[in-house]
Formats: sequence, C-alpha cells, structure tokens
Amino acid sequence: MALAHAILVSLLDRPHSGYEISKRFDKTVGFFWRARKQQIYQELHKLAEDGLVSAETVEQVDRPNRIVYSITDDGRQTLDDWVREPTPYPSVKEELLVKLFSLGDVEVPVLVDQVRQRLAEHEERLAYFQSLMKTHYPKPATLSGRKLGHYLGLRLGVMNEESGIAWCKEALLLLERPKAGAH
Amino acid sequence: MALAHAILVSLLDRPHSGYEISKRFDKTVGFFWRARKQQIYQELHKLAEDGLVSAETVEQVDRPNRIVYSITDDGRQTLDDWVREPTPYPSVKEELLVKLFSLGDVEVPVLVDQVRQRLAEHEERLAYFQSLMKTHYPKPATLSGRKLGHYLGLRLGVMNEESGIAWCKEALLLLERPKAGAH
DNA sequence: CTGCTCATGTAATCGGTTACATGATTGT
DNA sequence: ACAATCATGTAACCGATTACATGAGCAG
Repeated sequence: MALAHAILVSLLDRPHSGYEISKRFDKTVGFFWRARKQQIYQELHKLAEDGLVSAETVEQVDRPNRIVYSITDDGRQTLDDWVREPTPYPSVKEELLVKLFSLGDVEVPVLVDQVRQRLAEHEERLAYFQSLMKTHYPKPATLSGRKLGHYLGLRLGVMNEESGIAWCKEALLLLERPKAGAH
Repeated sequence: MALAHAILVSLLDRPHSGYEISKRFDKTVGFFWRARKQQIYQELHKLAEDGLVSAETVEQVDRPNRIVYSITDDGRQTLDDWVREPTPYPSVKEELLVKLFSLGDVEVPVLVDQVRQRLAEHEERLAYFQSLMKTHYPKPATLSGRKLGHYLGLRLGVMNEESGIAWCKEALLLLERPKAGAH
C-alpha cells in the first residue's frame, strides 16, 4: 500500500471526485508522488471495496456525472496506523547518474547537454515552488496543522531543487574544464 | 528499459557475473538505483537473448560455477543511443511527505519521530558517502573519464543527504515549537 | 473546425518485490 | 552448531505505465 494512503490523505480535507484528486496530484502531491489518472480511478475502486472510502454519484446536466468519494472511519484508522509505521527511505531511480557512469565511452558534450537540461528543469521547478511559497505562505512562523505539513512539503521541494541546481553547476564546471595535460 | 542500461554500464569496465553486479549495485549504483538480485539475473537473461551481452560459464571447483557476462558491440551501441535520449526527471516516491500532509489528524509527536528517524538515516548515509570520498577521491581536480562520473555520483549523494539533513532540522524546529496562542 | 476541459473507465503489458528453492565452503 | 558468503535461479503477485475507448460543451 502506498498510493492508497496518498489518496486517503487527499480526502482528509474534504470529499473529492477521482478527477479532482488527479488534478490535485498534478499540482501539489504529484511533485513528490506521481500517479496517472487511470491508477487513481482504479485505486479508488479498491478503496471503496475495502470500505476505506464511500462513493456517491452526483448527477450533472450537460456534463458527465461525478463520483465523489469521502474517507470513512475505517479509512481514517488505516491512515493513522500507517503513519505510525516506519517510513522507508525514498526509492530513487536517477537515470542521469547511470548515464554519468558511462563517462569515458560516451563523448563528454552529450552528457554536458543532459546536465544542462536537468539544470533547466530544476530551475523551472524551483521558480514554481517559490511562487507557490509567496502566494500561499508569506509568513511561515504562524502556521499549524495541515497548513504546516503543506508548507514543509514545499520547503523540501525548494531545498531539493536548490541542491540539484548546485550539483548541476559543479558538474558542468568539472565536465567542461579543459582536460588536464592537454597542450 | 532502464535497469538494462544500468547493467550494461556496469559491464563497460570489465565482464562481471550476475552475483558481482548484484554486490556492486548494493555498494555504489544501488544508492541511486536499487535492484534486487533476482531482477538482475532475469535482466541478464533478457540481455543475452537480445544479444546485448554475451555469457560464458566459468567452471569452478568447490563452489558454484559462475556465468560471466560481457557487453557486446550491439550492447555498446544500445547504450550510446540511450545516453543521447532525453533523461526523464527522476520519479520520486516520498512517503514522509504524504505523512506530513496528514498533519492535524495525526498527533504531532508521531511525525516528529518519523522526521528524527529520517534525519538519522540521512546522517548515516552522509557519513558513508564522505568516507568513500576520502578513501577514493582525495583530490577531485585531477579526475577524468569513468572516475569523474563516479565522483560526480558521489557528490550528488553527499549534497542530497546534506539538504535532507537541513530540511529535517528545519522541520523539527517548526514541529516542536510551542503552539502559537498556547498559554 | 481544432483543441481543451470535464469525467470515467478497461485491457495489456511491463517492471519490481516477495517467496520459494538448492547447496557447498568458510569463519566464529 | 550457526551464520555468512558464494552462486544461481523459478513462480506468484502487485504496482505502474501505456494504449484504447467514449462523449459533450466551450473557447479561439
């Protein structure tokens, strides 16, 4: 279990449809836990079967009906138990690292391009996180509850991007440095 | 494809058996790309079928035979093509973040414990990376080729752990702060 | 008339984890 | 005696991705 819990957490605030959860994921939690909409729909079915969420169809005119899910007491209990379990260290799949390990058999400029691309992505994400920071959390000193959790998530995002940027710059310096011993 | 490439990169240096690759993964690449030994054995079979590696059985007395794999020209070409492809942003699955998003419904001390645990893990990994750094790369200024790639991998590890540690400390300060408005 | 948003799903496949299976040698 | 290391694998399952499928309304 894992995505199940992320969905349950989303429902703590208020009920949501699968579509809404999917959209929310893209903008907030999705930066730390990616999930496709198909997976969210399927997971919601499972959660409903297990009685951790309850479903209610909301009829709509001129557009498809929505199925709105709410967390149940069982769901709340499941979440609470899960939060107390030890948290596994996040699993990393960093292809760029694997590519760097091939240095020597692949020309340096190819890898320089890859690092530059990554740097641009980090900077874009950092800018996005910082804009969220400004609009939603101008003064973090007064936060509490759910809001504080969201703020800390954003802070982790900012700090990760910053350290990624620092690494890219260092890597570029070393990769683009004229070869030692070249005349 | 992804693990396949990580294995091919491992074979650039010299031929290895599945067992050796598995051990190597645990100590080096595995910090950035985890894989179980079963998966490595199976992937090696696939790679051999596709002609990207060649297998040779080495008979041994008093212990099981080894199957030693070497990268083929086709394998090298496949790797080279892959390195040139755009690198996807690493997929993150950070459960701790999801747990923090439940703040307000779960008691703060539970999450404080989780963050403390994470901090300890970061510090352990950082110490390990730094010890590798000292023994293998005392002066990075003179590195080139494969060695430089490995060094940069280690640097990314160090920097990630450092930023993780900084985040944990900040999070603990905010979580343990006496509640605003409490008398 | 093209593409976007809203809204839900099924099916096939791939990648990864867990469990199961074997067996000799070396070190404590 | 017991655990660890060396050395290889199969089978079942679960989780995630990709492809396929539908269909109305609205903005440019």
